[in-house]
Amino acid sequence: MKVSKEQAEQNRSALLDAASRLYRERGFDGIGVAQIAREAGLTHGSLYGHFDSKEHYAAEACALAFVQGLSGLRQAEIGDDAALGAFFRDYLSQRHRDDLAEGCAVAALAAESARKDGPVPLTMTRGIETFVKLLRERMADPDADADAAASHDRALVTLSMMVGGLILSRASASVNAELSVQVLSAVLNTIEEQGA
Amino acid sequence: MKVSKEQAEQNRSALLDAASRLYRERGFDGIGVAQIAREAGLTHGSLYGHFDSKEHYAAEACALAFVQGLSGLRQAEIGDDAALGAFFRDYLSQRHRDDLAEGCAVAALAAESARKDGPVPLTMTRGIETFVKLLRERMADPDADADAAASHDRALVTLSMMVGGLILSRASASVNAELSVQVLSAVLNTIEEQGA
DNA sequence: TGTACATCAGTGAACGCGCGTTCACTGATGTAC
DNA sequence: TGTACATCAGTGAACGCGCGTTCACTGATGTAC
Repeated sequence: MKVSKEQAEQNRSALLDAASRLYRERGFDGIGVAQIAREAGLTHGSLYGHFDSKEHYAAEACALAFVQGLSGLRQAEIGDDAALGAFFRDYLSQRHRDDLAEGCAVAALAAESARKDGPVPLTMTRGIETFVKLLRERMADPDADADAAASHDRALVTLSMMVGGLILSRASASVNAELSVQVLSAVLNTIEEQGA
Repeated sequence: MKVSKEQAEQNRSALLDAASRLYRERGFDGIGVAQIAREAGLTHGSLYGHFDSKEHYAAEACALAFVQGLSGLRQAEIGDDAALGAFFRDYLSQRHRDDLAEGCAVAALAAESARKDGPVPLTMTRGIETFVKLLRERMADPDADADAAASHDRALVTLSMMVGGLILSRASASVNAELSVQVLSAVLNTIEEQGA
């Protein structure tokens, strides 16, 4: 049955929110659209009124994950090293390691996205670009003479460490708990030392 | 029909070799056992004479990927910085970025493995442990007083950068080619500088 | 060495299942009068 | 403001397809004599 325009918009948001969480938690190939729609309180048929295809749906869900995942970093004022440090500490925490559904879309989905065609890799790349830009703006440059390329590279390396460290920590968590936490703290210490 | 024992062993190897390459290229959920068996020149039914399940098959394929992917590093003598440097340069090359099938199993499969139960996460973790051990042994310690924990952490951070950098590079390759190569070179430069 | 036959690696049809997508239908919304 | 009805968001059955796994069967291997 028809619903009000506001209700339809709410349903669309609920579909995106469920997809954003479930794709991060299970992977793009780890859950079907019917199950996601059910989680959002709707049926799978309604999806195709809002989105062209699973790929377009997944891309929008991915974009939403970036908006949510980067809001903390975006709200940290440039120069506010305490806020930046808190962001790094949370990113490299066991809480984040164990909370795929609410976690970083890059760590959860970039490897899978790299194998895809269509709208998902575009959204993923735009998210990575934004992540790099926000980091670069907020990471104090230890060498005032450093040129633009150097500060860009520093942000790229920092993001690489964060994403790689989180993935290694997650991959080893169920088998070697000690290694899993060592990766997180080793990366965090390295970032905090270079930032000081 | 029955085949000779040597032929059966060859077939088993062919099945593992095809799975090792195809799972890295497409992901564990990106290709089915029937297609892998066909690639190996056999039918899917024959798989279950060699392996208990898809998961056990995937885990053995993953182990093979580690043996192949780490042979270069293992053959680098401890203290041979030129060989270690060559390993890093190849790992962070566009060749490796574009060659998923023959590339690092961690970068290709660790994120997916982290979401699984069963034998795959165990094999993945053992592979990561071996990778860290080989790196740690071969990375010259710049501070002779550094304790064991510090050198372990250095290896963990280096591996995190490598894996994260490769994943970011692959994820952005089709959309932002410049960013894709910048990540690789930024990570490589950082590793080479810290090693010097 | 030659023959008879038990073994067993590999084949391919069949299974139940979940996938993404389509579409005729339903019925509340919201507009036209 | 009240009524008639066109619109259209959502439903759920149905589609073809590929998945992992099983199993009766095939026929070459390799052993027993």
